[in-house]
Amino acid sequence: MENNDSTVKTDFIREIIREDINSGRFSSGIMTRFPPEPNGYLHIGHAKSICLNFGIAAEFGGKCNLRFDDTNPTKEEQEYVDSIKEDVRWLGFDWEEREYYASDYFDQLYQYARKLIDKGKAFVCDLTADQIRDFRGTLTQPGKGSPYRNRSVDENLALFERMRQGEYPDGFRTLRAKIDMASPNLNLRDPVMYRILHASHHRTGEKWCIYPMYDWAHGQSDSIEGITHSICTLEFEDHRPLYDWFITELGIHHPRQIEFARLALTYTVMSKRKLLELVKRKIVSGWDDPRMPTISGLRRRGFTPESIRLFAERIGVAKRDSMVEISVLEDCIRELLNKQAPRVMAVLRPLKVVLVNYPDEKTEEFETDNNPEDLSMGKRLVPFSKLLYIEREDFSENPPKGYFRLTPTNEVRLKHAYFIRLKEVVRDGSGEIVELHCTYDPDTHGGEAKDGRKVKGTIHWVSAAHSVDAEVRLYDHLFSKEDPEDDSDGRDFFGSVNPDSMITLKECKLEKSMGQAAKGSRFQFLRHGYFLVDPVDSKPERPVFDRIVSLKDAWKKK
RNA sequence: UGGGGUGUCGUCAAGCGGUAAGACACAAGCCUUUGGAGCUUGCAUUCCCAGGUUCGAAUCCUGGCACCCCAGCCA
Repeated sequence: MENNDSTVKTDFIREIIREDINSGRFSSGIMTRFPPEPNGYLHIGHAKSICLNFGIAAEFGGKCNLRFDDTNPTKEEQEYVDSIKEDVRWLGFDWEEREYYASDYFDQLYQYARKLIDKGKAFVCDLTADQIRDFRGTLTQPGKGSPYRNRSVDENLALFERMRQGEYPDGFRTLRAKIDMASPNLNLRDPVMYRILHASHHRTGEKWCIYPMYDWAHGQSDSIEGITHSICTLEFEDHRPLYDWFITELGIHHPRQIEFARLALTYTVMSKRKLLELVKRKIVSGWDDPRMPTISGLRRRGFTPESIRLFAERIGVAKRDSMVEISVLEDCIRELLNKQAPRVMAVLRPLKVVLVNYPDEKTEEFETDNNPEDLSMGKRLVPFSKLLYIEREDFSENPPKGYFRLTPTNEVRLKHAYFIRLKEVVRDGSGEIVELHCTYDPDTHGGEAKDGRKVKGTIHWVSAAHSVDAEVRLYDHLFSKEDPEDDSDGRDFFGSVNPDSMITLKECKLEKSMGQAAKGSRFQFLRHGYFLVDPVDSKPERPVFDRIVSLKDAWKKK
């Protein structure tokens, strides 16, 4: 990824790296890595990490690897590695040929483990999982050493080999590091390095029945890859002493680990477990549901890679726990699309308008800029006729104060076209308004009055004869609470799913050209927001649009 | 009550002993053929609290307080 940002970023991680470069701490160039576990789809929190790791590598002339931490075959799947690769690439980053897997290092890790056994720093333990927990002690009390802690090197080597050969059932024995059962840091109380798991691995198949724990695999994987800066989240801060211990005992390359706070966003959840739950319970249509905070969901919603990168830049990186307001993300995509998206008129909740004094068969066309923010995007002609649709919300019989759209007394401008005035409200038997009869003023052609009179409101419209029917999906926050994980009000996060997070409008009237709009392209529907031509469901005869984000609305706020 | 972290505007976040950046949000006004966009202005006399050092402290020291993480053969 090219770094075309002229301002130098000064977050604490980059500061540390600058110091390391200046002090010559690492002789070769900067190496980072993005190390996901392929057990779910990537979300916007991962995007923060991806932008950080790949961004730093690019800024400092280094490289960033993509490495899958695939040490638990019971949870990992090829589907996830495929989605992760797609998402990282879509975000605009390139790991070139450096696609690695912790499982690439299983043989090396096995040899490293033998080395620790040789040094008397690791042992095979026969305790059950429950017993290990009991022996571990508590936060305030030291643990007790395993009775198997002092087996001989030869016995350990033999037993470890037999574990590998598959002689024992799942969980029968473990390999543990021999460190300090009295350490105040629980991670140092003889942590498990290997467990027996007779499970097929998505890459190594049946080759192994013992699998390294993350804590045993991660640091060594970074070391093997020559990573200089292992950037990870806060919860690994007190694992660092353990990683340091392994590396030191092994005498291998020592990366510098730096921890930062993971991302939390209002009105959504970020844990993979909860996201999976939403998918399983069919509360959303899948990992890529447009309301999901996953990269694939945001993509499906219509966010651009650029908008996600801009977001990552704006929120910064630090160590304090934080919750970023979703409005920051929304503003990023708005800011970008304001400059990029062609404008078009779309009536979402149509109300028929007949211009009683307009000639029956007449049609005329008005010229308009495709994007007033970027005139190079050209102009187009919008057809106009006697029978139109306007937004139901743009007419009010008993308007609240400050309302300056169409009312029995307010004259309004049909954007680009004419001023109109209400003549008659037509209702059906039940009293429901079915259409409006209005008059237009021929002396306001183009939307400008010859006598210079002004009008407060300008509304959008679509000529009935020149429209295309469309389906429009209005998306909103998935949850109705800022922090859905906060259940102090008695509602758990399933209970706070926003029932209006997706509203489907099936009788929308759009400018006819929208029937030909390319799937995946983005438009601004005037006065509504930014919309994506649905990449899956849209068809020329029946276009489908997804709302990416609404426009700011100073009136609705009142 | 063990260990590891963190506390600066409503929300993020700069600040690194010389007198509180920026962004989002919010508010007011201007402008407007999108109540959009744009523009202008306002928005922490104060940095968790209390002491101390210093000519000078958000920054250094001491002591509190609050919040987050850790007792998976998950990552």
